[in-house]
Amino acid sequence: MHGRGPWWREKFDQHCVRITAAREIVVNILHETDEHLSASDIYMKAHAISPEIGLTTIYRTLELLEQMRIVQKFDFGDGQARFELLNNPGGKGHHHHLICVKCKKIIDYKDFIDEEINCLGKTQDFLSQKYNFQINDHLVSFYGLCENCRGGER
Amino acid sequence: MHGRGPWWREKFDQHCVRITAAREIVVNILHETDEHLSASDIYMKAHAISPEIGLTTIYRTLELLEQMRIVQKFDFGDGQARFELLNNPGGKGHHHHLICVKCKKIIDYKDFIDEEINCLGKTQDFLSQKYNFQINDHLVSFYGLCENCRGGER
DNA sequence: TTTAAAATGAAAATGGTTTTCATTATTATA
DNA sequence: TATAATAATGAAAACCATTTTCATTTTAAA
Repeated sequence: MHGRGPWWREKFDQHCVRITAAREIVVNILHETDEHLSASDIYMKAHAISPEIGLTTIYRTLELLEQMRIVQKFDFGDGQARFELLNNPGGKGHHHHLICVKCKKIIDYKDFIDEEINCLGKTQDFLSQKYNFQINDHLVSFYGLCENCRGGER
Repeated sequence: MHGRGPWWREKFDQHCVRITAAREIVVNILHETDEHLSASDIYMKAHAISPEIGLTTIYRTLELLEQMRIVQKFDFGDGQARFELLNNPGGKGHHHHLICVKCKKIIDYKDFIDEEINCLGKTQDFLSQKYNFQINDHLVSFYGLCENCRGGER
């Protein structure tokens, strides 16, 4: 967006949070993947880069990033939290989810998102006023059965 | 909706799942609340009605209800799953969420929902076709800071 | 009834996540 | 620079929501 340094640096500044090697590595890992990584997924990737990083730090970093709204934490129902970099709604990487309740497959979709964003934007304006909320982002997920799981339900 | 018995009975039939006292109690507890109950919340309420019901059964029942799409499981980030009866999108009880990322307060809103549902409906049609998905329901949540938590972020 | 399948409770195990605590690194200040 | 104050870290232990095990009971079917 701006010239100097990655976009998330200014969020660190705003929150008076130090930019450390470990934190940089975690953000980069999330930046480079399009998967929904769990804490231990991230730990393993980080460990490959810098073996002295502990799992505890991964958890702590993720919690921090979540609080700063740099990262969104998800529960897709498989027993461990998963994390995604949080892009601006309307921004390039922003997407919504299509989740199969049977096999837990997740499709990230961006189709049709313009109309959705437009409509959600109006909703957001309405809600922020009515409830005096500062809304930063949103989450939209559709649940159902994927191609493979249809016809043999339960 | 129909005359004979609660609406969820036919879902049990469809899935060949027995209607037991414990299961009936759990559904009723969820039906009578407008809160987001955790498994142990439900356990305590159930226990007050029928003390022999075990926590294990509560968990098992909730999982079953989730699979049958009678109940939606949520992770609001406080370390335990929370459960809501799943009403038809567009139906009376259907709502979306407004979540404060700081104090974790959750507002269930129904305002503006007609426009949203309308737009989401179009999206849903588009997605089911494109990805050959049978979409049953959806989840919409806005994240931000509530009235009280603004101005003192982090 | 009788039998097979499903549901249940109590206790134990699991495993993702958090805490604790001693150590190290970073920033601010003199 | 030194130096002090604060923040970040790793390893191990603790935590605690959720699952599994297993013996028993309940339910539906024949």
